[in-house]
This record gives sequence, structure tokens and C-alpha cells, in this order.
Amino acid sequence: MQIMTVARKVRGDDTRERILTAALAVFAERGFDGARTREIAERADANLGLIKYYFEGKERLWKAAVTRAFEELQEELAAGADVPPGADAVAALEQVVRRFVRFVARRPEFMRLMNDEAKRDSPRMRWLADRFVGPMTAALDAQLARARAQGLVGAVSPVSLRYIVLGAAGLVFSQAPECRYLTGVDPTDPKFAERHADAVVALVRTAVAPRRRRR
Amino acid sequence: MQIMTVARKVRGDDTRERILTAALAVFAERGFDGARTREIAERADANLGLIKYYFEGKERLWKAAVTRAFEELQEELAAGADVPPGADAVAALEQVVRRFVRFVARRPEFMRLMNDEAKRDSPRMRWLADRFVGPMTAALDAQLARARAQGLVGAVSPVSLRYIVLGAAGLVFSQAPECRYLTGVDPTDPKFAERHADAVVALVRTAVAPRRRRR
DNA sequence: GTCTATAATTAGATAGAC
DNA sequence: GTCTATCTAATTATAGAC
Repeated sequence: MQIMTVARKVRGDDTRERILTAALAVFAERGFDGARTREIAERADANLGLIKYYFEGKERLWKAAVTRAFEELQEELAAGADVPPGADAVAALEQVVRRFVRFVARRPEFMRLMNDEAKRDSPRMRWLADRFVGPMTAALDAQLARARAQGLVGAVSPVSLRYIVLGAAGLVFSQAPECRYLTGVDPTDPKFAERHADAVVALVRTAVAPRRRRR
Repeated sequence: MQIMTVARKVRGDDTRERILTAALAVFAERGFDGARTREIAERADANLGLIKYYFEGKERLWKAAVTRAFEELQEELAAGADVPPGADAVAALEQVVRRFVRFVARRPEFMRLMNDEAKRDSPRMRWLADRFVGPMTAALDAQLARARAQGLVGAVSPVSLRYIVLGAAGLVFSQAPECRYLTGVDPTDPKFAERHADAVVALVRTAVAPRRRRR
């Protein structure tokens, strides 16, 4: 970053942030190929040339926007680990699930973007998998392994289970516009999201720990 | 369709079919905006001009490809209704789920395309919802209502339940390339797909009919 | 029916003034 | 830092030969 007055720095950082936010939205809506940098600039109320100034180009802008989204997710998942270390592995798993649901309810763009990139083998998919998805599911899989060690396992393959949970948790939000049009229900409404989280958590409980008594 | 010799008709129909198949694949991979008609023509090993000849343009080609995909899905779901009319509503629901899983395992493009269009409010989304998604989920919701009438209901909202089932069933397949890269497992392998169907069906059973004994 | 060639539009990138 | 203006390359659409 070059030398600049404080005022300029603040203003510039703000513009940079607005571009990042707009970029996440547009990339999520249109996919990388379909997204137009002009639309991103317009939504950010910024000049087209500033994309090159701040991010060099479309590809790097995409990476910056995705990185920011994952940082937010990681904050959400880490915030106040209110499940004690010695506790039930299933309880810990449930908390992760609940927080994930809350996050995608708040940021449905995240789910949309992931859906879009995970569906074909590309350098961007591998970049995402190596940098974020792999490490983060390693953590999830560790939770599953703990549950397994405590004798709480369904016969479900861990691969199936992971995508079942992610899909069950996320699809209403990634497809929110269709859901609104078809049912009149707005999934991003926090009250709906919380009840949806309940449903997914209940599901995880029965799937992972079939022997456990329902509360 | 204009008058033509039999040979020409056959050859033309074949080209038309190849374009439709390629179109579904490319639209699913890139999204409508990102898809290029040139790529569709190349994959179909057909001339670019034939897209106008057969389908008038990109939009109508998309509609034709989607219609064909839904017809296939409907065939899959309708094929040999081997659940008798008087039978358990949960059993009927499970069969629908199992068949849906088999279908998306065979045609992951379907799930990808739906994910892509359902994520924003557009004329195409509404066209899909009015023409296919609405009517087909009306059938699914009827199954759920039957289960409800038989006293087999979880407290889950039908909206949540629908997207939970679709997401749990479909995400591994729509994200198959990521899954392959990350875990080495190929979800489209029929053996995996069948075990995944087992898992989703077990899940539906506990979610919809929590009182039911596990087999 | 299938092809070549091209028109019209739009994309990402960028030069250079301020 | 932000803007206008423009370049180059791609895109869809299409006219017209065979």
C-alpha cells in the first residue's frame, strides 16, 4: 500500500470494502464466468478502474472476496466456544451445525458461491478446497471422529454425512428466492432460520447418535 | 417442423438431441450467463448456426434442455409405482426420495442447474417454478400430508423439510467434483449413490416418523 | 440441414487526466 | 484515489451459400 493522507486511506479502505461486498454478491448470483466487473463496480458505487487499482483483476478480486467470506465464517464458528472440552461430542457437533445454519442464513451468498465453484474441477475449486474447505472439514471430521470414539455412530459414511448436513443446512438459504416465490416463506428471516437450525440439529442427532433419547 | 426426407429428419433429430444434451451440461457447469453457445455447439459437435435453426436462441435452448431434464425426472419418479395405493405414507415418501437420489446421481447436471436458477429471482426462475418445481413439489407435499394424516409427523415445518430432503439428497452430486478432489470418493458411482440413498431415506424416516421403529 | 462469414454488442483490461 | 475514454477480444445473433 502506498503512502497517502489519513483521509484518503480511510476513504480508500471504505471503497475497497464496498467493492469486496458487491463482488461477493455478484459472484454468488452469477457465478464467476457470468459475473461482470462492471456490475460489481456499479453496485459498489465505485469506478470500474478501481477494481484494477485495488485487486489487479477479476480473478484476484474473487479470491479476496472469498477469503473475506471464509474469515467471517471462521469467526462465527469460533465465537465463544461455549461447549466445554470434556462435553458430549454430539453436543459439540450440534453447536457447529447450529452456527453454520445461522451463518448461511445471514450470508446466503456464501452457500451460493460454494455451490457454484464446487460443481466443476477448476483451479478456483482446488484453490478453495486446499485453502479453506479441506482444513475446515478436517475440523468437522474430527468432531465426527470424537462422536465415533464415544460409540455414537450411525452406519452412514462420513462423506455422505458431511454433504447431507451441509445440504440440509444450506439449501433453503442458497435457494431462498425460489423458496420465497414458491411458498411465501422468507428463509433469511431469523425466526425461520432458527427453527430450521432446530430441524437440522435434530436430524444430526438421530443420524449420528441413533441410540440417543430424543429430548 | 418443415417437410424433409426421412434420412434428413433422422440426422437432424440426432443433431438436435446432441445439442440438447450438451446444452444441459454447459448450462449446469457455467450457469446461464456464463454458458457460451459456442461451447455448446462444440461439445455437441454441431455448427453454431444450428442453435438458431433448432432453438431460435440461447434462451429457448435453455428452456428446451430444462424441459427434457424434467421429463426424465418425471419418468424416473413415475416408473413402476411399486408402492400399493393403500400402503404406508412413509414408505411411499421413501420411495420418492430413493428415486430422486438415483436420478441426481445419474444426472448431477440437473441439481447444478436447479441450484443455479433457484438462487435469484429471474424470469427463468419463475418459469421453472410455475412449470415444474411447483407442481412437482405439490406432489411431494401431498405425500407429506398423507404421512401427517396417518399421525406420523415431526414438528418440522414442511418448507424446512422439503429443502432438507432435497439438500441432503442432492448436494454430494451437485458438488461431485469437489467431493472427488477432497475425499477421493466418486459420488456418481452407483454403489456410493445407493448407500447415500439409504442414508437419506433413514434420515427421512426418523425426521418424518420419529415414533417409528428402526428396521 | 449444415456450413462460413460477419455484424452488433459487450466483456475485461488499461492509459492517462485530475 | 478516482474518473473518462478507449482498446482488444469475446460474445450472441444472423445473413446467405451450399
